[in-house]
Amino acid sequence: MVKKLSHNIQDYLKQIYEITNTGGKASTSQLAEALGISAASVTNMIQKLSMTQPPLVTYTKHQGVELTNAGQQVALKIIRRHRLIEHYLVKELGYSWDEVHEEAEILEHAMSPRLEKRIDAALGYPEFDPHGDPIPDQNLRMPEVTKTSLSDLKAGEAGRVIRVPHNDPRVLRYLGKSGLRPGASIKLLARTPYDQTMRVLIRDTDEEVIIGPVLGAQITLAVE
Amino acid sequence: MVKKLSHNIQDYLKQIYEITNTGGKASTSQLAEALGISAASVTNMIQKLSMTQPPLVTYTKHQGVELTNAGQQVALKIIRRHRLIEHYLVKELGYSWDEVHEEAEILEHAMSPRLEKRIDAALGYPEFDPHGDPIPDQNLRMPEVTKTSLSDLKAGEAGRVIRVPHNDPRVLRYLGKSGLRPGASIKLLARTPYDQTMRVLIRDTDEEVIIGPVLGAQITLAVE
DNA sequence: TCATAAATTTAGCCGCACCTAAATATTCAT
DNA sequence: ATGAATATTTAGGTGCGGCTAAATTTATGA
Ligand SMILES: [Mn+2]
Ligand SMILES: [Mn+2]
Ligand SMILES: [Mn+2]
Ligand SMILES: [Mn+2]
Repeated sequence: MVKKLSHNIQDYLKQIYEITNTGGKASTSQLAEALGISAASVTNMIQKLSMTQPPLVTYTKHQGVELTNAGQQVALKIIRRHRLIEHYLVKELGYSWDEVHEEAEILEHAMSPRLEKRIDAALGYPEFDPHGDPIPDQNLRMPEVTKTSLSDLKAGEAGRVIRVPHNDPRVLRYLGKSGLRPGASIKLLARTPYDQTMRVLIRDTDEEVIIGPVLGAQITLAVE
Repeated sequence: MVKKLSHNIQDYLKQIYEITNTGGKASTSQLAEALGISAASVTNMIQKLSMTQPPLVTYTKHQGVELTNAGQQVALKIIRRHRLIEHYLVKELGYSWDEVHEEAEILEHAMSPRLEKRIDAALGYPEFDPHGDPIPDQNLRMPEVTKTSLSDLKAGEAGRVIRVPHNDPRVLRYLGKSGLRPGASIKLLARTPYDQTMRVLIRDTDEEVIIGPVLGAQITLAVE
């Protein structure tokens, strides 16, 4: 259906997926920022992506881009590989959860369908990666995910952590130290009045951790 | 010492290593043939490689190329990764020995030093890959290898297989079917007078296999 | 509303790694 | 030893994916 796409194009499509997943379209500057390249380069590339056969994105000048179905299939395939790799590195090769994102960012482009299948099987067809992000299945269907975030909680309420943001290793080490990881039972102890900084208790470790509002919005959980 | 080198350059250096490993210099046309590209492209690239700082190859017009020390270090690092990957895929992910070369050809360029270390450790610091090729150690030193080939044997002589050629999956499936793999005890039953085709007995499986002279020269063994 | 600021696109450029065709150097066979 | 065959290099060109600077469009706010 779609011919072999470059490394770079795969990252563009994945990034467009991530941005449009929470909100309408992806803007030129959002993509430039996320990919670490100039806005002009992004414009150039999205014009190309909108003119492939079939088109991978829909694009109107100055209005940002969205993935077409074809583009979304590509993005989901790469995301699937990324998350399977992260899971495998943690489970089978003793990586810690803050090391795997960077590694997967490269390996995702070098993974054959055969390796994808073998790793998936070796892991027992997992539904979530080490950060709690859902892994699309063989047919690229995403498991359902919760939308409640830590920032939605009121003081005194409790929940079970579903996922944490995965990009910044320092954040992951900070969270990991106190035991705040997917599966952990937590309780929101207090929230400061002005800047909404939160004090969170992790039940299993009996540790407390301070979470700012930006980070808090990226931690999702099931309310208990 | 040497800045980050592209995939393509890594493959050039690896290929120059393979060619010069058995014989003097690598010619433009040998490289073009091995890499599946035009001779003109090869000339262009080796000129570039001879002008890096430090130079990766030594080159005189019309005389072919050799690796410098710097170039050899790069080649050995990629070969190490290639062979570790092959070993890992066979041992940990259930690959057969005819599937791994193609896979490793890609993954070798996507492997971080960290992943290299983890896989090396997980395998117990192996000295040979599934085809019997030596794996350079962390300091890029090659284990010693035998130079005797099946073609050197006289009819009636016996030996233990050390390595087989790894590039062609069909050859590997052919050899594997009869049990001719590294470690196997074999005996050269007969050699046809004109074209030197060999009939070889594999002791463990009690199977016979026919090996032509070109393939025979690429199978190395320890004489018993 | 309308001037300025911000975002986006266009224009023109670069290095990489490939290509074909033509020129030149080397090797081989008579 | 020399002309033909073969190998290699040069010349000129392509697509990819970046870049900066300039032009243009859209958004903002006084
Ligand atoms: Mn990537
Ligand atoms: Mn993740
Ligand atoms: Mn390769
Ligand atoms: Mn091998």
